[in-house]
Amino acid sequence: MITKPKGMYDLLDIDAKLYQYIQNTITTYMENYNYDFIRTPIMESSELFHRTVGEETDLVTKETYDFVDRGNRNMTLRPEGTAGVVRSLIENKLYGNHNETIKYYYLGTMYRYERPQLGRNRELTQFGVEVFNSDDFMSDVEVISLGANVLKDLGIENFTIHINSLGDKESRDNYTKALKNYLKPNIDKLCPDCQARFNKNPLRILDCKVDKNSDILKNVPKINDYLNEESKFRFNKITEMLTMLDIDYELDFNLVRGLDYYDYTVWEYLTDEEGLALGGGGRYNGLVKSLGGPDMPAIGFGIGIDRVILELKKKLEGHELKKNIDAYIMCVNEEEKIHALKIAQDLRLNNIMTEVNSNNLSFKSQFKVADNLNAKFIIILNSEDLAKGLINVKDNATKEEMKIDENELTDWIMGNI
RNA sequence: GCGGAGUUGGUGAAGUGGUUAACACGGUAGAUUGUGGCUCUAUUAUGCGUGGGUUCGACUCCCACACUUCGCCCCA
Repeated sequence: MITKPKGMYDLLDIDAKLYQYIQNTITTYMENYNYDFIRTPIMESSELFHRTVGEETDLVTKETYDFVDRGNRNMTLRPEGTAGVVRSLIENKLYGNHNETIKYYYLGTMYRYERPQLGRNRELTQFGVEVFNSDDFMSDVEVISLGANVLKDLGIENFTIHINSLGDKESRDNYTKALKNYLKPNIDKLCPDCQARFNKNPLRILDCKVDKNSDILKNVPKINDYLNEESKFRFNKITEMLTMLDIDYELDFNLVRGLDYYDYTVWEYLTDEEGLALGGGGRYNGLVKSLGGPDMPAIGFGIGIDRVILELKKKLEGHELKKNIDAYIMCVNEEEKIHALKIAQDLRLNNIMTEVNSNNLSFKSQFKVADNLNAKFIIILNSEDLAKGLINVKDNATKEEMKIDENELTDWIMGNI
């Protein structure tokens, strides 16, 4: 038997239903917020991710699906959504010649070569938005609240927004310097991972689970104290506006996020019980320019749909998702089958959810199938009635049976569902 | 990439080195209900993740691999 590759999965049953529900909700939301849908390729030149996500981040150094194609090109399956959208923005000159804020959203699969766990697969689906050409706190607030509102609207209540500001490059550099100076004398008291981070990505030491409660990390300098006036003003304005919009959040000065391109505002949507991240985002004002585009500010987030599905499934535990069709057509002999096909097509073309016995089931089994599908009406064809141009319809709730003229059946059902 | 746990039918699962892999749900066929939903009867894995090995004999012991799951790293 051929089995699925590690970390891949089939989207089935309830998961598939929830996925479609999420997709529909998102589509509606994005229209209301006036975002355009964009789909970028699942694979890009490897170089794109090296230049955006960061040369040193693990996501790029050891967690991508890389391969050389038949033309000897280095390709990478996208590990995240932002890089492709930014590349497309530049390549297609989507910034054009207007001053408006440019707003896109995407929904698609990403690929990361890592060890699978619950809520973490090698193929994952992300929904994300990217907003370009606005450096105002207005867009920060819009994007942060948009993500929270979508999650809430989908039915997820138990999450908290963790938010922080990394400030501009200058503030961030100053802070990194101060942090390293503070940690240097005590570095050997931290865990081995942190010692490695010290040179590679010192900000991530703040995130460490092992040393979280050590005195060293408790008294670590706070990035907030190193923000310059402009960065500080922006951050305060954003939190103020979130409060005004009734969006709850938690200041988290240890939140730094992994990708290199973030500056200023960064945030995550964390579930309350396990602290599993549903999504996260940040501002990345330098990225467009560094990829050869105009000097254009940008901000965005990504939300892991698979994790959203996981959360929604917890709520559904115990509940069965039942089918609810409008009509089930029972038939046994050839003549009845012919009528069944005709009636089924007619009903379906009139938006009536219809199923028809297509499996030579016994009379009894057909009733069972109709029950399992929760059919509102059961259309029981029999040759005798058909000869008189009549259709036998049973209301499955009242068990009442009636004979309807063949030509009026569709109208009758439409009037009674 | 590192470490731990697991893998029995459509589903939940029990089980032992030795003919027929328990039980329950579900499925199918039939009986009885005026055309089903209750009840009853029969039937439903030549198969115990895959491939090797040990053995007279393995689902049960050993090895490898695959997949799942938990933790680390990292991240959504």
